[in-house]
Amino acid sequence: MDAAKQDPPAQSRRERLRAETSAEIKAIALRLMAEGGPSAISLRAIAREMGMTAGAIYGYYPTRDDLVTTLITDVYTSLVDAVEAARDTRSDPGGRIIAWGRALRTWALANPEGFRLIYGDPVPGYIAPEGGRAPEAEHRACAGLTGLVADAWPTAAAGQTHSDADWADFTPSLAADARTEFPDLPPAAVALALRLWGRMHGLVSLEVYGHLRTQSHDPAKLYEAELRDLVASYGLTG
Amino acid sequence: MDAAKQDPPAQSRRERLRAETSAEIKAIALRLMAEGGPSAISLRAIAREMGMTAGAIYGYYPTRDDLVTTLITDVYTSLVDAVEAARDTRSDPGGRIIAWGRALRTWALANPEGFRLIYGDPVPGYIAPEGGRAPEAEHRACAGLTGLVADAWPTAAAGQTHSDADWADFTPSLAADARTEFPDLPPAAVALALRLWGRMHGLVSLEVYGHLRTQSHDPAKLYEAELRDLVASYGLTG
DNA sequence: TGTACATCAGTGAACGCGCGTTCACTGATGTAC
DNA sequence: TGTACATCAGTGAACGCGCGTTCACTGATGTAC
Repeated sequence: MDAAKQDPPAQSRRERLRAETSAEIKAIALRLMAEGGPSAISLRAIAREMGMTAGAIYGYYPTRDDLVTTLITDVYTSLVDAVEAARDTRSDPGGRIIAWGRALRTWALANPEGFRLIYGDPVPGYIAPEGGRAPEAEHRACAGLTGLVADAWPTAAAGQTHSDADWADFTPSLAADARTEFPDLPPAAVALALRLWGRMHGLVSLEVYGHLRTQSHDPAKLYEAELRDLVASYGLTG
Repeated sequence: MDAAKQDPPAQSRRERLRAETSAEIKAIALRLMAEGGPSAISLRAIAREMGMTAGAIYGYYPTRDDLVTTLITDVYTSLVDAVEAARDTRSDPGGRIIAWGRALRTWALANPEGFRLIYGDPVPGYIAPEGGRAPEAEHRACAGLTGLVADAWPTAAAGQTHSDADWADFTPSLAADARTEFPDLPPAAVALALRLWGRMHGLVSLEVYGHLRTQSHDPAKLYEAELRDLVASYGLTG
């Protein structure tokens, strides 16, 4: 999302220009998507916007789908960065959960098309590549939530509600990661983390897709009540 | 979604054929969408599938967007019918809420592309018409949920959680409808109905869009726990 | 500092594609006498 | 039952569009001597 990164201390003029152009392509793709939805991402439109020829894009991305893959990864990373930064402004477990959730909504409303790109229909015709890095970011988000629940777990009153949760319910990688990072955490806590994710995602996605607009004037109030309630009802105050 | 309806007792041969073709167009459009996503809905593809000329479709729908609008309305109606039918198999308020929620997920998994059509990105290039009837169906769904909460409200323990809800928070039409149909219901109950909607929608849409698949092997269990918890924690047992 | 060569970013024209939509038409189905 | 006319569902060809992608090329930027 940001300007080009510069890993090596010295970078030739050509390398710098290349990186800049590459970043500009992404930036314009994101802007086009913000204006016209994911289906507005087309190499020709990007090139037009940049005053370039469509063919020139192929010097930077081998194919349209590669560009989209890069965008998805970037956008997801930006989301995860945002919620984690918000989380870290607090130190009490309950407050960290609320800050995380609040940042999710704030980010989504600020980047509605980014949210659609990640959680909604993929760009028409787009096929996710095998080695895509989006699942990685998604995993990072879930792991973050699990961590939040783990911190709050000592005081959680939700144990019995999930007494039937089992490690086998989860993807091997999720289960393995959770058990490595939080050896004492029961599977019920991971299940709760996924459910928290669902609760936050539900209201946010209804709002982003405009389904709340026809019902409520104050989705923020609704969401805040949900967050408060979510922490309180499970006793996730740490 | 079903075969052609026949309102007048007598219908000429021509009228019958017309209705059948019109229904076939919709059916094929839905199938194409189920196979290739919303962006696969194209008049040319439908015509190809029917062994017709693309132009012939214009004898039935004035424009592609009109067809899509019809589809959205149909699909939404089918969803609302499904959840209401499920709800009515039970008589206890808590059971009715759970049946409603369960049917939402069942329908969504059986009609994932329908779910995407309603709740996800609109078909690329589609612009919803002014007089569209989709908001109507959505309103019917919300009103149904509010009714469920109203039935269970007497025993609800959630009053204080929503003590700050206000009639002004809602769309005038939603507020007016709720107050007419349930004169004694506080605004907090309507807010709770919307939040229940969000909770159900969250897990279902994560699952439909494949975001749960990378985390959990048993989304049904997760969802059932959520439903149970949702009724129990608010004391919505009627 | 100056020349000769290599690199490489971007051009512009072309390809084949599928799309929504229009329109003059054909030919079968229905209606009136 | 038979003929003359009206209706109207569907044809087929055409329109202009934007798309992803390829490719031989030009001309500026960088490098080696």
